[in-house]
Amino acid sequence: MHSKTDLRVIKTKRILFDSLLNLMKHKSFEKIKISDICEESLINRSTFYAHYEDKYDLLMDLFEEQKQSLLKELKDNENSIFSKEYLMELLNILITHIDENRETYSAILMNNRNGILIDFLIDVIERDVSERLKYNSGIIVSDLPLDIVVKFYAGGLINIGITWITRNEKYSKEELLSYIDNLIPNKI
Amino acid sequence: MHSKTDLRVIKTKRILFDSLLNLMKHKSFEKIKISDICEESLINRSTFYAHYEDKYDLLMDLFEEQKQSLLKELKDNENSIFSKEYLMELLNILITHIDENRETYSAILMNNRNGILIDFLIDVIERDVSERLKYNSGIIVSDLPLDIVVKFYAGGLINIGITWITRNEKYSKEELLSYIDNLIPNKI
DNA sequence: TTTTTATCATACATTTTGTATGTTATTTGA
DNA sequence: TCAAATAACATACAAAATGTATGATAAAAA
Repeated sequence: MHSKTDLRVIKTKRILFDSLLNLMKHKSFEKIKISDICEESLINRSTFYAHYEDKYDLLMDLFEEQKQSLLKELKDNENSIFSKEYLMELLNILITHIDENRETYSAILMNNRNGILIDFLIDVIERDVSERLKYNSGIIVSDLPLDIVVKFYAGGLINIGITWITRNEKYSKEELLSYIDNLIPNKI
Repeated sequence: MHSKTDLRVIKTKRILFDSLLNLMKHKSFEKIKISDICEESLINRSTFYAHYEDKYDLLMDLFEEQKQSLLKELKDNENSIFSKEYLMELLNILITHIDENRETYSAILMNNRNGILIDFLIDVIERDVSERLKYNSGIIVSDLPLDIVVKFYAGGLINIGITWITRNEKYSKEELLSYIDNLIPNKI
């Protein structure tokens, strides 16, 4: 098996990620073939198969790496109860993360449907909520089941975030945050 | 070219839709091959190619048909300004639609990521909003650009709707609606 | 430096796709 | 109702893409 710490492996995977993203700038993920990725990356096809089953496997690995980095950043949020403050800080971190990885995210969105990213982001946010708040479906927030509330705000914020990526800089980061500040009631 | 009204064409397409949905109950869309669909539907592969370029083309056509029917139902909403009443009625229609087409939607979600449906639903809702409200990006609702507000509520409601499909009947339709009633402020 | 092993080059069988052609069956519309 | 139109079928085949196997080479680990 391949060692996760072997420099050659790390290098190969990174090149595969970059090549996939490059290709996604020009055509949809559906239309990209494994052989395209290998050609772009100059990595032997048999090496590809040594690491991944198929291109979906590769994409999931790429996403998983992004998830880990985003989750780490989300840890900086010091709020420990589900509140407006928590949500606003979460959004701040999310938007900043997107901004700093704009190259990656806009490549993903360029020729693909939004859904490919939405799943990813929802998963990250819910992981953060559940780890942080020891979230379980029994908890009630302002007379509502927490899972409903979380889904509602997560969906809303992510949808705005995604739109923000595609329509480059229509609003500044600060504008966006202030808009959302108006959308979330002070007492959730 | 194939006539849209020819009974043979209608029948063939319907069978292809049903077969695809059946297959999606058992495996992910990615893993389904055109030849699988033809085998399942007993439709000749050359006939498939006479109608669709590839399986994505077929899926889009299936979605487009669902969209049309949902859009038609959304027309019953009599609210003409973007308000809580409009959103609640929209949600009511959406939830009812999902409920009446549960077979279809749960098949789609069974072995696939949510994203595949989210795109679809966001598109429908935004089409309704824009047609109904002659929505353009200049409009301001309670000091916010309408597009931001729409994205926020659409994302939130859809995320709840999707969850509701997968977790069968955890909450009743009425419960769900009342929860959301609490989440949306009376004056948007 | 030696050993380990990831990558590469190459080859090949198999699967899946995409297209083409003539025949048959069904639908349309006069 | 019947002739004309055409959708669906059976079949065949070329091309594309995948998936796997093997030994040689290069790079990293120890």
